[in-house]
Amino acid sequence: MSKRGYHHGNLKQALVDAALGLIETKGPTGFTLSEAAKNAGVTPAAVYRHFEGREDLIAECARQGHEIFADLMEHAFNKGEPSALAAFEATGRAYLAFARKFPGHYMAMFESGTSANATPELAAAASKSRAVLEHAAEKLSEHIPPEKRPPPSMFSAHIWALSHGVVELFARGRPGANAPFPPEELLEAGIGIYLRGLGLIEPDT
Amino acid sequence: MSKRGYHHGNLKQALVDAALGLIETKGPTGFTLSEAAKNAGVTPAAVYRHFEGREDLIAECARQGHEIFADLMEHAFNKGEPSALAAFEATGRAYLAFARKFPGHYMAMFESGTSANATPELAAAASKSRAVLEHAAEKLSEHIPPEKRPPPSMFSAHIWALSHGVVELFARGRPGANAPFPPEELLEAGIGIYLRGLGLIEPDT
DNA sequence: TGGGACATGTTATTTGTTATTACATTAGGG
DNA sequence: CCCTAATGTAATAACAAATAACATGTCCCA
Repeated sequence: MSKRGYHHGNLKQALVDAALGLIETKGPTGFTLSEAAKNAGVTPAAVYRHFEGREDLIAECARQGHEIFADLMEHAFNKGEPSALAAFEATGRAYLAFARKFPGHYMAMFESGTSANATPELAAAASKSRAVLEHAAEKLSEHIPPEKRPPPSMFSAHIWALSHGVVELFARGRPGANAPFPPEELLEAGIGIYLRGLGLIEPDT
Repeated sequence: MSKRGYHHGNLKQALVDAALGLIETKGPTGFTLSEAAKNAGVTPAAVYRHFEGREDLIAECARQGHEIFADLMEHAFNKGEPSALAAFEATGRAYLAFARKFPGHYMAMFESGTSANATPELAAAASKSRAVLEHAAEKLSEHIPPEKRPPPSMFSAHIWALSHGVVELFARGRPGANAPFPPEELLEAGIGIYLRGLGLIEPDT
């Protein structure tokens, strides 16, 4: 298996890894199939033995990202222990940690311009990772008085949107000036204020 | 000026408009300089008389977007009348309205993959539009008890992040499933909860 | 053991895009 | 009225995506 001859051994994953590296440094736009192939040590045409084409390769990167993402958040949520609130906040921190630790995956997932329905596998992985956050929100929702409780899916959508916005706008060199605050601090404060608005945190903390 | 002969008359803006149309339908990734030139009725090489290249054309689209964006938000803010709170919420709605009404501009501004520092003109326009939102947040901040008042720049960063996240994740066909709520409703509710967390809205509304 | 069948990688080719260079045309002011 | 600068075209090179035809390694099974 180690003769390193004509056959690569595990080219598919090697191509995904090469693609992730390129996406991380040059963005999903700058990424080219040919360069990924070269970095993996094969000719561009070999890629088509494992992927439909460029889009399909990016979709596989995104899919793997969603798998890791869901696992990380599930672990952070820790079945709702020690408390629904603590578990929820840990989940929020895990979101940002994922974006920091796996930038290539994150970009492939949310900045690639490819729709989440590119492949059925990707769609499945995406909805799985979404379910984790929604579950955390649902658990925490039970602590809100029913008459002022938003639907859990809206709750989780708010947190997701805020987290994603922080990543996109302030955890990179994107807009006008750079981050006035560390993204972690920004997100944690934002979630804190939001949860206070729902009556889940006492007003004097 | 209407001879429609060899000279186009106002090719630069025609190219920008063509580019915006393409970005809107095919995304900033799918946009090609050649197609924009064809849609404007000239050969690809003519583009280089007005722009450095593809990136520069996108940057000009983004710059014009920031100008419109800043004007819209400034107008919505309406100098803080009739109240700081109402003006702020109007500004938030204007954000989403802009994203809806000028999708090509919005994508060029925030999804093009090109840094906001691509050109000095773009950087200037971007910081101008940021200043509008920050000003609105600053005005509203004065109504928060000083001891629990976050820095206005953090305040505005939260709103911006939430708005941007809603646009990216729920105002398009991006993630797993599509929007469970109308984006406008989602954003308005989110901002409402957030402002309640800051004590700017009474808890019983 | 050895011969296919299949998986995997390469070479060559087609098409489309970006970018550059040299050339052509028009408009407008001394 | 013609000279010059601005503006558009033609031709071309370099690179990427995708596809087809070809080559080679792997492995099953009689």
